[in-house]
Amino acid sequence: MTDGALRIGEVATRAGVSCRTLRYYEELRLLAPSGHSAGGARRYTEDDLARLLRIKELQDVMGFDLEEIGAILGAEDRLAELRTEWRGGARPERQDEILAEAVKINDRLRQQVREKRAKLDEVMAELEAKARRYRELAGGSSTPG
Amino acid sequence: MTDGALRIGEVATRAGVSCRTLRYYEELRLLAPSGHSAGGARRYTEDDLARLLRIKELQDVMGFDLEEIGAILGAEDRLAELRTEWRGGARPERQDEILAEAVKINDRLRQQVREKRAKLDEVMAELEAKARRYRELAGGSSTPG
DNA sequence: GCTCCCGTTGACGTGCACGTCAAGTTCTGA
DNA sequence: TCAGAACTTGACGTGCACGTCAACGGGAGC
Repeated sequence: MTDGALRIGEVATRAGVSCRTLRYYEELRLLAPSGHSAGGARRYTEDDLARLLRIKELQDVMGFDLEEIGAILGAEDRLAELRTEWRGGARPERQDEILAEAVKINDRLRQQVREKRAKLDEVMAELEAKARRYRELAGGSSTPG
Repeated sequence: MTDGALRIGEVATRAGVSCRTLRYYEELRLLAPSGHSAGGARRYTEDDLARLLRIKELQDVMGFDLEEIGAILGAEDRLAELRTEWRGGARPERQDEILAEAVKINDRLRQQVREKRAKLDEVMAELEAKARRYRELAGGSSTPG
């Protein structure tokens, strides 16, 4: 376990967000610090930072709102939690259920990424068509089409 | 020229937005109706609808805000306007300037699309890695990695 | 001409994702 | 030990992209 004991300011800076954002995410139960100092200051780990970067990724790249992101991370958290108690060998039918939920969300996400990629390719095609027309214009200025 | 004389309600429905959105875009000088009825009601063309769909594309797929979108469309508009007066053969050095601006914006946009694509591929790779681990879990439940 | 839906402007409201300020506490280097 | 930076909670403010309501005007079918 990477246990750097990072302070909120450092995490914020390294992720390119504000401290307010970190406190807001905690309020929304999206990202809680792994610990606290004696006086009550938040202490984050590298794993916490990675989770924050993951949130930003889902937000910026996929355009999800924080509620959707919470649902995604929540399913993964439940699965991770389950794996901890896996060794305890408790409730096998509930295990299937939680794994199935994670798989379902994963499938849906990959589908959404594929769709987004397709749309992105469309936009790219439009841009390249425009670029060709611009090159035409720059070349001969007398053939309007 | 496709000149369907569409009313605001039909344009909104076909684009999957509200009438309020159309009026808001007009307020922001993003999309003006091509004409009006005698009484002052907005009348759109198929080209206007296409522009609206383009705005939505840039918004949803690229995540641009309306100001950025305005800048992008603005440059293209200036170029289109220029092409109209091209035949008039006025101000050749200003022509180069405007074309250069459009090319520059086009280049930057394509670069942003490429970057977005790369990030999207990263997200996809993460999701596929998770999917593999899920399949492992579903297969043998005794080998924690 | 009457109806009724669709449209108009203007103004205020809303949800999200934070920003910002206040007043106090804690942590860290000299 | 003490200055000053960084942190805490709490509350209110903000910008964007619209939603919504009120009061009124236009226009297409009967």
